[in-house]
Amino acid sequence: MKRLLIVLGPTASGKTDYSIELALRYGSPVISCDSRQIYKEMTIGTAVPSASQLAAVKHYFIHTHKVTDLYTAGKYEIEALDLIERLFAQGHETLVMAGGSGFYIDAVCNGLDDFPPADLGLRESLVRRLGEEGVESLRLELKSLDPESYETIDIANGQRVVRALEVCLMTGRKFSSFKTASVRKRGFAIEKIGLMRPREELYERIDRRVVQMIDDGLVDEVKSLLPYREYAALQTVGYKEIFAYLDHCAGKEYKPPVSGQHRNDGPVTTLDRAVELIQRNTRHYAKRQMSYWRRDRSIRWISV
RNA sequence: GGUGUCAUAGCUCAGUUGGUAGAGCAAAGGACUGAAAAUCCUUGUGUCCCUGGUUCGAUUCCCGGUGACACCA
Repeated sequence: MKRLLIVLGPTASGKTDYSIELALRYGSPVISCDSRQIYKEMTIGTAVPSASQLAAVKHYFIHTHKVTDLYTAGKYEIEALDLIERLFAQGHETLVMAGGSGFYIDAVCNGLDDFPPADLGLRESLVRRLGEEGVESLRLELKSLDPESYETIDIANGQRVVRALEVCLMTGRKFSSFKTASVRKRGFAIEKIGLMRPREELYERIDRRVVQMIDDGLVDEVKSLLPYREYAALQTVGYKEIFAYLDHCAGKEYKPPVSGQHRNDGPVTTLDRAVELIQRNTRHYAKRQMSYWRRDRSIRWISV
């Protein structure tokens, strides 16, 4: 049976090097599974593989989409499965996938239920209402349209409430009615390999990598993306913090975040402060990744 | 050398008119079905610097010590 090897692990754990080694061994390309490296305009801050690494092994889903496109796990499921089928058809026995986006990996392995994709206009108006009226108002509306979802989803999470409400309003059906939580059968075997390191070591690697990104010119990269800062692609660790720093340099007044309990870090007055925040937020991200995968019993963990 | 101020959670600091204490940040744990590097939830016992005194009881008041800072010589 054909086999898909998935290399996963928290950010900065060493997935890139490991996956290239595996790919060379099996004569496979690397299918990237990373929700940010997919964007053309983002390179330094997302730690894409180096030019020589990209030259050594063919990579898919790196720098393939524009930041102005809304890319999603649903699209990835379709596009990645399509690619995987084609590559198997070409004769590959083993394919290597690598990345840190757990939700995307699950979409490929188990499949998403048949929820409709987002309607951008509707979402925009719901997000505006979320800002103006607060979650309570949207929550109550969801409660009347779909009490089951109201009971099961995280009702404190504005994004979740917006999505559930969006689906109800778009389709006239309950959000909960789409959810079957069924696992799609794939026509190939899946093996997940998780890369782990002692936490302290991982955090040191993160800290060093952030400093390296600054040396490599992260600030200029972010500057060139200023016009796109409102797009989902740019809601990303390493970019948000530099935007805040650039705002301060441009003399713009600091606006504290409005949504819910969101952390208020205050203005970013120096580059050093931006670096600190990126390091911290990357640690938080790594922690969330680990907690996401901890319950997945199908992962074989290896120390690197 | 003298005088004064300060010493409380990993950090910055509140506070207890004497009944052993709590915020922010850090940190840790968790959730997750088309924004997922996003978004959201939960978690605070620490020789209250050390010795001695007063007191039923001291982190709190008093004596002394140590350290930091400020001012005066």
